[in-house]
Amino acid sequence: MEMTIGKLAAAGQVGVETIRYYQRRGLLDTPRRSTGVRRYGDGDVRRLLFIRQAQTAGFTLEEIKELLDLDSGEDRDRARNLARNRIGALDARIAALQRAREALQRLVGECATDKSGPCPILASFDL
Amino acid sequence: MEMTIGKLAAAGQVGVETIRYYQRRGLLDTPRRSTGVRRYGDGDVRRLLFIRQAQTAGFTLEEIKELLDLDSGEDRDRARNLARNRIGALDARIAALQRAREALQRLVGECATDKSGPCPILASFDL
DNA sequence: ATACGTTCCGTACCATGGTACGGAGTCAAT
DNA sequence: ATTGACTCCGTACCATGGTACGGAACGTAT
Repeated sequence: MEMTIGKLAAAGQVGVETIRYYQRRGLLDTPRRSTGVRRYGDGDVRRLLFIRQAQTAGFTLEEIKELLDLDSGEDRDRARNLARNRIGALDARIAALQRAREALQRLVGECATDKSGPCPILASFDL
Repeated sequence: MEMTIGKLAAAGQVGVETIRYYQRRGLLDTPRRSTGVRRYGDGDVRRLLFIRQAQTAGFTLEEIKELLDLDSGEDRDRARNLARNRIGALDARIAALQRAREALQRLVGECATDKSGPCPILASFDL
């Protein structure tokens, strides 16, 4: 399916400016144009969705660029290593978020409506 | 334990400039001084450590400021609501990270050394 | 009392990840 | 063929969370 930048942006739930920004950063390519307006296809949508996914995995745009370059390359070791490092970082991050969640849960408990005075916010984070 | 800004920074594993930045942002207070150099105490260390903890929970400095203000206030409802909202956001974030982790795990599997050609990086993120 | 390390303070700069602006060109529908 | 929406492109600006700089004052060990 051929589309203009606006459709691509809509398909990826981002703004047009974001697409252009990714192009400047080298994450998406800027199709050559015969006519005056560039056309995008499904491959671009897939790349764009990948970028958003990878962002939620905590990759920086720079790292995502590397992954994209790797995707079309042959360096399996490099790809696996990047992935494994990310998994490690992700595990650490998930654990940290879970600890924080527990602290907040504790806070909610200790800050019940029936008690009075201030809530022990700082205290509930003392781990 | 009385300390100068340098010790406080060391205790919180941050740079001196970061402390000053937090003071400018209203997250830490700037003690009045009788002499020429300000002195900090255990309370400041606790606040500082809380800030770092809360940051890993995904609170912005602005939200952390609010939590700190709430800590010494009486608005239990507000405190509980902030905490509960954060728990919700945290759950969503944790789930997203877990999905990303699975994608990466899949990638590592599909990008084993014994195969050849490029790794299906984009494909492994297709959810 | 002098030297060395800190602190103080304002202001400037940085990276990341965008978002906004504005004038000119293009395209599709009426 | 004109209108209205969208695209193009460069450049500027934004928020967040800091980091750096530099000269003056301070404070502590010798």
